[in-house]
Amino acid sequence: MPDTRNRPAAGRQAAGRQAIIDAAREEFAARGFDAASVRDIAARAGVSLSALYHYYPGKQALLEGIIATGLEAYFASCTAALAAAGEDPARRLTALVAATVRHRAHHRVDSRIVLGEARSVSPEFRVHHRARLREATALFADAITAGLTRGTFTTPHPDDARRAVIAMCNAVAQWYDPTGPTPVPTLERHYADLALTLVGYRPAVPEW
Amino acid sequence: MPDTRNRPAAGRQAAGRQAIIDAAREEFAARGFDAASVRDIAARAGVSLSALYHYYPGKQALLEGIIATGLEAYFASCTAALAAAGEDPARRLTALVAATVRHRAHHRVDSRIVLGEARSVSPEFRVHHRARLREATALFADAITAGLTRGTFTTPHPDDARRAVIAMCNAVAQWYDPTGPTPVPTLERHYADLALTLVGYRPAVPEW
DNA sequence: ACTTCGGCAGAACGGTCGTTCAGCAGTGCC
DNA sequence: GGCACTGCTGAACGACCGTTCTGCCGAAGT
Repeated sequence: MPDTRNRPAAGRQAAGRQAIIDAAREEFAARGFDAASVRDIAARAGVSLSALYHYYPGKQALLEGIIATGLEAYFASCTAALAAAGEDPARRLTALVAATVRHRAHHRVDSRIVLGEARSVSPEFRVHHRARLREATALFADAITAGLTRGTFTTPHPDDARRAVIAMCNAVAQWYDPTGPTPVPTLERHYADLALTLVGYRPAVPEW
Repeated sequence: MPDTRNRPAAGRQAAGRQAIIDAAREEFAARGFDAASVRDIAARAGVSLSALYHYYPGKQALLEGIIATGLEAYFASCTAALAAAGEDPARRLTALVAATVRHRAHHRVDSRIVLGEARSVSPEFRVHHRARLREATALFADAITAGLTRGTFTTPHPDDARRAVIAMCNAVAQWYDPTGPTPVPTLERHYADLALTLVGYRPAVPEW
């Protein structure tokens, strides 16, 4: 273990803080919020129990910080993908699906916490969390509605199609194995194809 | 509270046992296995803590009993639906999707436990549980493979399509509201349509 | 009437949990 | 050199957990 006593204080703190957050992520994702213990988190981070409480106010604050950070990172991915997608609804839906699949595959641990441990947050945080999730579904809903309006999406069940698209993308966090045969970009294309199929995509024919 | 002292002993026991199982279901689904307490389960069932331990060996046995029962009920639905579906792959996939959606919508509490609390079971039980889940995915995989062989399913990504179908069906347990506007049979038809769309269903044309 | 016995209550046990607290090294300032 | 101060440690606290144990209460057998 390197001697960190003479490093700048901010650096020491930042390293400790990050190690604790990473350890909490692993423990929450592996055992679930309630089964994870603060002592195990501190041990995994290589700091003492008191040090953890020196940096963070408590267990629930760790969870809420992880969820908030993960959710904002996901939103940033989505809005960036949408900004690069232009106005065509098919391209926008493709961008959303690709961004979601990529995020779920690359941040599996965070995704499992954000999607699976939300019931353990405080009531005030839950309001915020639920509102942000509604915004995320609205991104998909808007793209699908635009496609229906333009006539390039033909599904008779847009609400069910939207839920199906979101469910299949989120499920990637449950099963994807980064050591497996399928690289993430391939997965993004497959899921974009499946999503367009689900909404009944028929490319516009110029004139008839 | 009615006086149950003179009922047949078997009836008393059965009522108590069932009340405990139902209470455990609600508590596990609402708070998660680790956050649920045996005292709360007993209180919700209207029995004493000692009575619970008189009927069941412990908390984990309650969970495993609930999971095993729920999983077998789901399998029974699937095999019954398949038996009535005949040999056509599209009908078989439709039957599987309808049975799954129906089960997830009607047994939301059990489904949430089976799908979400499996990490809390004993290692020996987990082996059995995982094997049964693999059998369930195999039912879907077989139907899809048969459709591809016959040429009526045209998806280029059958594995991803299978995972998408299962994910969207299972998600029903998360969001379905029995007091909402959509009755379950309607949902079954919608999801069957979506599933056939996902696998690229093209009805066979007799000759060309 | 007396014994026997199964079915449960109530209390208790050992353990772990999240959280707090008093105090001690090491650092920088006067 | 003395001193305040920051950053952290080890120990402790109170609460609650899953589980067990002792014993009573009512019914059945004789």
